[in-house]
Amino acid sequence: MDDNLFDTSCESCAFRTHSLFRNLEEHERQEIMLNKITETYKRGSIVYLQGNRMKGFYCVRSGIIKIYQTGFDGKEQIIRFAKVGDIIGYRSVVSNEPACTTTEVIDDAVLCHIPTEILLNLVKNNGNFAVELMKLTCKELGEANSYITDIAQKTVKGRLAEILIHLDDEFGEDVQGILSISLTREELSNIVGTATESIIRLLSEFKSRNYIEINGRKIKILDKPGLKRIANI
Amino acid sequence: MDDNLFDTSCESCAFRTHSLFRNLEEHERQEIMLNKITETYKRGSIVYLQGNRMKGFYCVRSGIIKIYQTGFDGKEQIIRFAKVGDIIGYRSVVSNEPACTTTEVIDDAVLCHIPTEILLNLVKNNGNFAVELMKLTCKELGEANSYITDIAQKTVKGRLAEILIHLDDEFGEDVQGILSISLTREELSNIVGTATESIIRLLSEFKSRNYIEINGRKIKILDKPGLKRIANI
DNA sequence: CGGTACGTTGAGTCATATCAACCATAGTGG
DNA sequence: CCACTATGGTTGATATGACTCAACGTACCG
Repeated sequence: MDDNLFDTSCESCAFRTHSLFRNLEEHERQEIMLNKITETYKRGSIVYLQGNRMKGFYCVRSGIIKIYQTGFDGKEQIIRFAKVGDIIGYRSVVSNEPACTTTEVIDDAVLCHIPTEILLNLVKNNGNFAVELMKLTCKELGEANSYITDIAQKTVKGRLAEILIHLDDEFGEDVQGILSISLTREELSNIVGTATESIIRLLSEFKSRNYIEINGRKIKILDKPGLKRIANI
Repeated sequence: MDDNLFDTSCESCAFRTHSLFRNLEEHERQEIMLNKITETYKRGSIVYLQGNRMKGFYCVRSGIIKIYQTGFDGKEQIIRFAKVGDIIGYRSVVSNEPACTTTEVIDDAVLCHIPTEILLNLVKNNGNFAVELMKLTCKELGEANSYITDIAQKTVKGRLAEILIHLDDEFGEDVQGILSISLTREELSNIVGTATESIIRLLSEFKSRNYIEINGRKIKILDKPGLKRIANI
């Protein structure tokens, strides 16, 4: 039996990679391991829906998740992505509100579900954990604030350039230099906050100016500094 | 001597109004009161600048503060406001990053400065405080996320209508029904994320349709449901 | 083989930005 | 006290970025 494939221990995952879990006491680690539920999700599955009451949060063991809000006319706005090591759903758990986002798997994923009570107990009883979780939340808040400014002030072209840079930084490239995250045109438009057609036109403009190379959903960044110039960063 | 005027005790302020400080131990309260510095700020003063290293956070005793980011071309984007009972600057303290916003007084204010160490100690040592602060941050994060969706999906007209509703809910009205917060057209445009001229035109459109009444900076909402319809809420 | 989801392109329209001129007000310095 | 300047507000004309609508191509899938 392949150890890696069936090893769902947190030791080989979150406890090692995430600063959040580094300072846990032994009994706290035990508690998490005993109470977590690990599940596999196929591309397209919904982990939770906007409006749902959460019974816990999720820790991403592998895969990629998109987190979005649905606007009044049904259009989705992607807020962020989560990948290995990230945690999702904790906001609603902490504030004890219904989920303000929907969470959908875009690359087959394995998630661990950890019950509400454990999270709240950790925040209450482990100061270092509380500080780390606060840091994480504050970082997200800072990013959200910056994105508000971007979306309010930059053109669609600038935002698309910026998003491409972000995706490259966050998810990296494969051996051929192609962005590791693969998104539909519509998904791109739901990040940037524009129409699908606009994304298509801008992508082909970027291509014709040799900023990028495209082949279906495969995008390769050729001129990162050029894109940064367009994005004003 | 008027007790109220010179009473800078937290007992009559944050300890009473803010759930964050409700569950503090007596020695924690003492520590805050002994180490805080209370200062008066005139309209227009800057409390801290984007990029500053923070030595603590501020608790708003009175007045109104605007919190904004400066975009690459110098245009400001107002992220939120703070008023009595709110705390500001804690994000940067917790994440130990330079301030990602500038904070400017728009209604004469009294602020209490509380050093970094005290905040971090409270998070570490008082579980209830940690949970409350997490809740606060998560609430802000949820609001930021919603604002991203709004700004990405709604028209300028819809956003302006929504902002007017928000300002009314958050700051209330005076006896004549006039919004208690008074903003320049430019400030309104820096919330909505648009040009000043657009705000002017839309305000007079709202006026001509009897949604609002305007007299310089004084705005009175006449038809809240109507505005909500425009804002899609 | 037809269906469904995704991608592309073109044409027309509209919301919003930009530019420019002008007015009102208040504060400043000589 | 007045001219001077800065700031905020308003309006009109014009430009344009981005959306919408519509048609069509492409690819995969049962």
